[in-house]
Amino acid sequence: MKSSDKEMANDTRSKVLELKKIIETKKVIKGEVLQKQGDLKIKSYYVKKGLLRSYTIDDKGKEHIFIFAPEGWIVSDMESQTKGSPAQLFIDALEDTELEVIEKNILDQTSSFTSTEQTKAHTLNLVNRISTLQKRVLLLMSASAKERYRDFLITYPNIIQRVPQKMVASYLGITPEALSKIRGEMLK
Amino acid sequence: MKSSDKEMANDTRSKVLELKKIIETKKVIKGEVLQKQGDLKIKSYYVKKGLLRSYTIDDKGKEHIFIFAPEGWIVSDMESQTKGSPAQLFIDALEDTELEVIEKNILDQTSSFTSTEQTKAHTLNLVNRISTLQKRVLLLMSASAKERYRDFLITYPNIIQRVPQKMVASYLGITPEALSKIRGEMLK
DNA sequence: TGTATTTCTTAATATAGATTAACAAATAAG
DNA sequence: CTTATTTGTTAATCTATATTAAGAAATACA
Repeated sequence: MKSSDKEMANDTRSKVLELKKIIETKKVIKGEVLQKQGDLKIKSYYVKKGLLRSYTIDDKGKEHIFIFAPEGWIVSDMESQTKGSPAQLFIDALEDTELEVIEKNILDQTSSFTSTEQTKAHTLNLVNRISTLQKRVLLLMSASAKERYRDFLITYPNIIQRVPQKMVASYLGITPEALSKIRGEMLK
Repeated sequence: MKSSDKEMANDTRSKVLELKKIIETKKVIKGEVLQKQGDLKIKSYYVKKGLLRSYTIDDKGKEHIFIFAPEGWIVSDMESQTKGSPAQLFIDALEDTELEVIEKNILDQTSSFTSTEQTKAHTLNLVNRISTLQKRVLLLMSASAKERYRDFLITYPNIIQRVPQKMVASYLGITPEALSKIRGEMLK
């Protein structure tokens, strides 16, 4: 399912990019922080090469990864950007990454749409996000950690080799210890 | 946050409705099922009055409520409708409900957009859904059942009186017994 | 290359929430 | 109105995952 999303992202890439009047290409190195919780000038990022993630830090100081964004993906704190409220998410680079900065928020972007195709491409993009999130909510509500890990392996086959296990755990909503145990059990 | 979404929904209502060439208004009684898992002809529903819900049933036969949709909300199994795949969600009426049936899927709707305002209204609608889901994912990953219940009370202040407690539990991803216990603790 | 730091594993213990069960309260139905 | 059904409560027990801790392995760093 994520693989199909990725194809979508690639399909629609050119159309999505068309509308960014001001395209700033940027290179960031591993570990570089693009956005902090509380930031006010919020941008979106299109990943050309590399890997970004967005995450929150809760009251107990624990990180929770919201998404991994490999090549072809867009990371954005959509709620904050649309409402003009402070960023809820951190965004940083898990690998050296080449990206394009999208300054305009998505609502303002609609004003520059010149074709139905553009509108459709953007809508498809949003619908894909909703689909992904819907699936994630349902999994979080109904599946065990092991089931969610199995789903993760299928959905993001290429991410597992690129990030430390503790980040996969953080994405799944479990501790690194729990994930280690699950992996141990799955080997048998 | 949900209250602001609701305002949004009301704000954009007229614009959203503008594009439905074929508007079928329908009344359903409490308990009536509008969509079953596996259905192929998938529609969306705009709630004029009453209350709908969408939910899944997992392998163990357990229900998980995905959303409550009171007045001004749209319920749709967006992924299935967009991809043309079978419905993942059940949709039924928790109260006698007056609704409008939206036949076209959202991508086809974009073709009929005649103004930037319409595009913007629809985009805002999608962004609001994403915001709501983002918040839900982060809560499911990082907050205890009690914290999620507290959030629910604030976010959906009007739903609590309209649905049985076991459905609130199902929305929160916990058992009715666990919710009962939490409520007991919160009274002190 | 060698040392420091981070990540992973394993195990013991703790805990939130699930399960089961039995009953009370509320609601629906005849 | 009366009974049947659904919903909510309480409590005992069970289980998945968290927490803590310590050592091993891998990675980054100097």
